[in-house]
Amino acid sequence: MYFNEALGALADPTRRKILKLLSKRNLSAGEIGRHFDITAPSLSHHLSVLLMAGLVNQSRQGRSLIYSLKPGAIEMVANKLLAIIKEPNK
Amino acid sequence: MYFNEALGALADPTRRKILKLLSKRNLSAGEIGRHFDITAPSLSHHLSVLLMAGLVNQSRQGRSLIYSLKPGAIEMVANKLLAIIKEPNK
DNA sequence: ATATAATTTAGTTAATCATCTAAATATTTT
DNA sequence: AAAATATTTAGATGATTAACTAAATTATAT
Repeated sequence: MYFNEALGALADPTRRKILKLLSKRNLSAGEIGRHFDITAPSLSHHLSVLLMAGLVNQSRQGRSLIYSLKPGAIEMVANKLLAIIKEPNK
Repeated sequence: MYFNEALGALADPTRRKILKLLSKRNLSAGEIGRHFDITAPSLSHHLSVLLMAGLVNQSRQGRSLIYSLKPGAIEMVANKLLAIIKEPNK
């Protein structure tokens, strides 16, 4: 999980909705796309941002790319956020 | 606290450092500025982003503007982040 | 090996963002 | 009320971002 990139990724409602969808079950890019009114390339971009931030994992299954939440990643973002103001220093 | 704006505000290292400074004590814009190598207008912009996001409060004291953490705001961001993946729906 | 399906990459465009300089506003001091 | 101090607002610029269309890639099915 890359903190800075993760926060940038999370600062977009579309990407947060993708994460919520993935919290219920793993989904292919195409399945995710059906929940949005954007083109496939735009969705692919968002998935790439989430991937680069270390918030999701990708795996291939036939011709589909399956996306899943990276376990503990969002929890870690939340914790590091709290650490900013709670820890003595760093 | 405006969730979307707050995440955008937090996605910047300078602004996170400002929040960390404010977690130790309330500071004027000028005092904050001494910790960074940016111009006063740039700092003012960052403070405005934090203010608009509902993460900090502003109050005047003489000719200084004192900034302080908005109590509970960052905790609320962290909680809403966790809620994305933990709550049944919404 | 060719066609189809799923998805990404390439390249463009419009919008947003961080930064700067210069000017304006608010407050205190002389 | 004029000067000095603290900070913001205005306006410009270069960089990043989200979206699109068109083309390329990867894998299955005929």
